[in-house]
Amino acid sequence: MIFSNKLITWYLENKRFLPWRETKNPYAIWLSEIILQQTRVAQGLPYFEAFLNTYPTVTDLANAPEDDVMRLWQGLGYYSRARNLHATAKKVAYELNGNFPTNYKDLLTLKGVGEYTAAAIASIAYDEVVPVVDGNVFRVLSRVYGITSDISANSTKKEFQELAATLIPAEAPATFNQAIMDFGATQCTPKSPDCSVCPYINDCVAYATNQVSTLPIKLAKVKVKKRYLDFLIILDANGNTIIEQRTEKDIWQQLYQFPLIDSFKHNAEDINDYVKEKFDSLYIKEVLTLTNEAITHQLSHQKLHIKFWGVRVDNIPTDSTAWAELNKFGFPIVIHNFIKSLDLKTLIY
DNA sequence: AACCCGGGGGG
DNA sequence: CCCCCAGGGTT
Repeated sequence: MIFSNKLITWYLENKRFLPWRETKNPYAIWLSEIILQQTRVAQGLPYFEAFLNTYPTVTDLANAPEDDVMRLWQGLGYYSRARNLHATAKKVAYELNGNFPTNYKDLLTLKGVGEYTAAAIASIAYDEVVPVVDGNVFRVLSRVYGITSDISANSTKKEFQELAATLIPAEAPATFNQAIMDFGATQCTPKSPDCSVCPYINDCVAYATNQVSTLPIKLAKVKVKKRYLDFLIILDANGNTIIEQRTEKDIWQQLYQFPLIDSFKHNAEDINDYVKEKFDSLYIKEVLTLTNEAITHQLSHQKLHIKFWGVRVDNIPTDSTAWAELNKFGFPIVIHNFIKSLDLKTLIY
């Protein structure tokens, strides 16, 4: 199977008619590519028309007040795109004599132009043979070739760039790049593509192996929060301490712990004051740092930074627990390990 | 490598 | 309500 032949045949019959395809003007092509970053064609189209009508040349855009540019961008989101757009227009107009860089490498130096956009402009405006890799390309190639790499991993982009580089025909890079994106946008859609009319129905690995709905693989990026836990090991001279049960709807529910200062940002700079406030019945003799470096403990959704503090007291509530009895309670493993590691003699004297 | 940046539409 | 959109910049 010659991938590009089928693709371009499909494209010639099914391509969308888009205004930036009617020109080789690098200004118009650059403008369209910036507008279309993470933006659907239907949403970007009116903005493209408005910008080109208001600023027919890159010099017009460069000469515009920034407020005007931002107002014209209003509603499109990702406003750094508009600021970079204006900055790049000024650079092209004032430093490059109004001429855009004419190759991939030099286009990359422009603000707001990354690997995808540089490849798009270089191929579409200047026929450089460099493949684009955008969300559509990830989807199309992962399905046709059955690639199961996680596309949310940065390293995966290189894998797709290398594959696409073997597929892009030297005589038609502009057509190929636009074709594969159109194909992804209208035929090989994210959900429920109509594979019955797909030219790759007899070639597609995902179709043959029933993976169309699961490719490309984009691992759910679990949001891992940082959390800072400071446990207070309160001890009297007889080796009695205080523990409490975790009852909140939270990690470690029903397990036991030492009294806790819990925060999502690092504090614990003044354990003394906190302890006096919370346990004012206790006479504090001394607060000791038991962990110089915080102990990190990785959970699925949280990264815990844990410190243990020793608090030596004279009197302790009668519901305290003897240190030797702690093994009768269930603790989170990170606390259990710390209890095991602690030499009590260093605290009681 | 992780995080932030946005408004919008499809399913 | 979740996912994704012709990604890039910053830390």
